[in-house]
Amino acid sequence: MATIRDVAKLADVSVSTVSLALSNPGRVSQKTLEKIRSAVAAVGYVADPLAQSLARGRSKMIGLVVGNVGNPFFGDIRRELENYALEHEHFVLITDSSGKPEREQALVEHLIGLKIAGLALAPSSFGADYVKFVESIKVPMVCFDQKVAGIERDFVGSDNYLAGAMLTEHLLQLGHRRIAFIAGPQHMHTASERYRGFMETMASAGVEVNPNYVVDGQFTRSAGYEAAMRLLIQPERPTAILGANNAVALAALQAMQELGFNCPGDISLCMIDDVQWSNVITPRITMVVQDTLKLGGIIARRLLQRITSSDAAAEPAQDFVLSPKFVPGNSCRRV
Amino acid sequence: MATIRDVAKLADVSVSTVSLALSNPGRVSQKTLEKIRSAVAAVGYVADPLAQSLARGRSKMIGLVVGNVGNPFFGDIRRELENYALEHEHFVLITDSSGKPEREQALVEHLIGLKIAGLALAPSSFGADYVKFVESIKVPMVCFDQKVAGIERDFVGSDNYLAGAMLTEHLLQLGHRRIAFIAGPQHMHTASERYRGFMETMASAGVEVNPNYVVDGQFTRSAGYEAAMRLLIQPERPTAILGANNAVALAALQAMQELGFNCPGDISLCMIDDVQWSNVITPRITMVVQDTLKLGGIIARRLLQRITSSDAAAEPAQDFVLSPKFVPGNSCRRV
DNA sequence: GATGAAAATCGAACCGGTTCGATAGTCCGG
DNA sequence: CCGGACTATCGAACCGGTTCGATTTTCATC
Repeated sequence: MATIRDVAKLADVSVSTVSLALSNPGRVSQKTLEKIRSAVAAVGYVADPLAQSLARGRSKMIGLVVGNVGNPFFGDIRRELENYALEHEHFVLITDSSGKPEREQALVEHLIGLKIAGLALAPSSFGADYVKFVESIKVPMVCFDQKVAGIERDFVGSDNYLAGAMLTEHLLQLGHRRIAFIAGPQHMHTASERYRGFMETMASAGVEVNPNYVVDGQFTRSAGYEAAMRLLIQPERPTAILGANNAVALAALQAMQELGFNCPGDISLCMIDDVQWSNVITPRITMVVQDTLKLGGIIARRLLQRITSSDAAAEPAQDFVLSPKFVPGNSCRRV
Repeated sequence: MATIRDVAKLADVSVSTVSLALSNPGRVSQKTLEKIRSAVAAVGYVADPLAQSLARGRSKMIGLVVGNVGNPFFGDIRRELENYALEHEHFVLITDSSGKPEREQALVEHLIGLKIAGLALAPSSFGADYVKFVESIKVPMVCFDQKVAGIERDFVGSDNYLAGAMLTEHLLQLGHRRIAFIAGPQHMHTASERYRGFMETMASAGVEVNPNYVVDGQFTRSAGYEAAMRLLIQPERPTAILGANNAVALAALQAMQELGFNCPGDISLCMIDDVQWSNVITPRITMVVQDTLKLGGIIARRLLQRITSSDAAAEPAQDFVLSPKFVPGNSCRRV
């Protein structure tokens, strides 16, 4: 591998001039610039990014830390960030915390050790210690998906209250009153907001919520399955189930199918967030989806702003909250 | 951030002794080791991985390059690799080529610039130029999923011929003769092997394959959809469809649903490779799945062998081919 | 107590760049 | 023709470690 000194020797200039010419072509004379350019081409010089990062104290890499790269929700976000970063000569490193806060922390520290230029983080935890940890991150960053109280950082996400409210209203309009809700972990902002959207919409409609109809599905498939089962074995069954995310709703569908219930004949079902292949699932689930493409675009632009412009870097933290979209299916019937 | 010189000063030894003590504690005296250890603790020293990589010429990072991190097939592989790497103090960087060879190449070069210790690559292309590119990679590496002819590197994957043959045999045993095959891009090893498995099994059963029944689905949802439509509008329709991967098979299911065909009543369907949530898709598709967990384990172990042991690094390239597993559903009926 | 080998430690060079203050050269107005 | 202001280039220090040959220390042996 050719080094900058090889270039300098061949172009008969000093190493510092080569470095200067390459990073700021306007500040050297036309003649030397050409000499250097042809020398670069001759020896096939490519700067060592590691050495550059060490000397500069920062690299051209952007860290993306998510809880589950397999989740299609992150797919668009990742893609948008990658494309946008590429346009700005940056390079995205994806890491997966498997939703474990301690691993997330280790990953973030590793990335910072790599002197990343910026960080896009989907927080996996909450609480004072966690906030302290995130706030200790000095690198330009954008949080997304999960809004964590107390973190003074840019945040990009969806209006989860609205998401819960929209589906609740939809079920109410169809005449449902016995509506069950499979909730997520309440310490998560998305989960508690969706829950609040459900409860408040029910309340404003003057419909009382049967406490047995609110079960905890932890946003996971297995807990959602158990929660759904608890709903289905009640003597006075709900006529509709609202799943706070895709995993618990589909787990509920599975439970219904296994017990022999027909959806929407016996019980209606709707959910927040899409899954891959949702349109070959029978019935097509009525859902509210996030505009992941747009979310990804905002995350990407905001992060690169903060990275490339010192003005933007100094701006106070800002929240970007998008409205989710209603996608009708045929999993909810009028009663 | 404390540097190694701070430690050296505090412990009253030279920088080189500190470095030696930290990387090889056995080669310094007990007394100095303790002095250094307490100095490290006192200043909170953590070695800068970037500086280490630069000096050593290699880092503790492992690159994982795939075509689509969202594909659940990669999920288990990634997880296995991450866990195993973590046990050996390595750290996985995931990158996504979106299936584009030129981006894959750029990513690989970037990773090599980062002086990664090893590379797990799911090849996205083929042909002489591509082989030359991959062979030019000097870093310890393991290829997986797609076997590329001409590449002399460890390969981990499944027996795709068997996968195609198993499902074909299954359909034949159920009495089907008019069996259609939605193929993948024939230049891909997985696709051509699955196709071969289909054709040869049909041939050995003495069943002629109607050329109109073999269509190209490109392994993608959109092409698979079109291909399925072409099958379904034929006057003499097939009684069963075998999808060469999950995307084309589910696209076929969608097409069938849209046209009003019942599966398996009118047409049976089976596929190679699972998808998330396949058990809430109606009907449950009969399929052959890869043992992704095991694949991931082999990839991880093999790669770390080559990284950590110079003996293993010198071994010739080896193929690890696993048998896929039959998973019955209820999408195929006896005729 | 001298001798020699092994063990412990050190100094300097190096990895491959960046950056900044200093120096040399150029151009212009007075 | 001289002083001043730029412009172009350079040298050296630095980023934060590793590594290897050289030097010093230790210790057993004679």
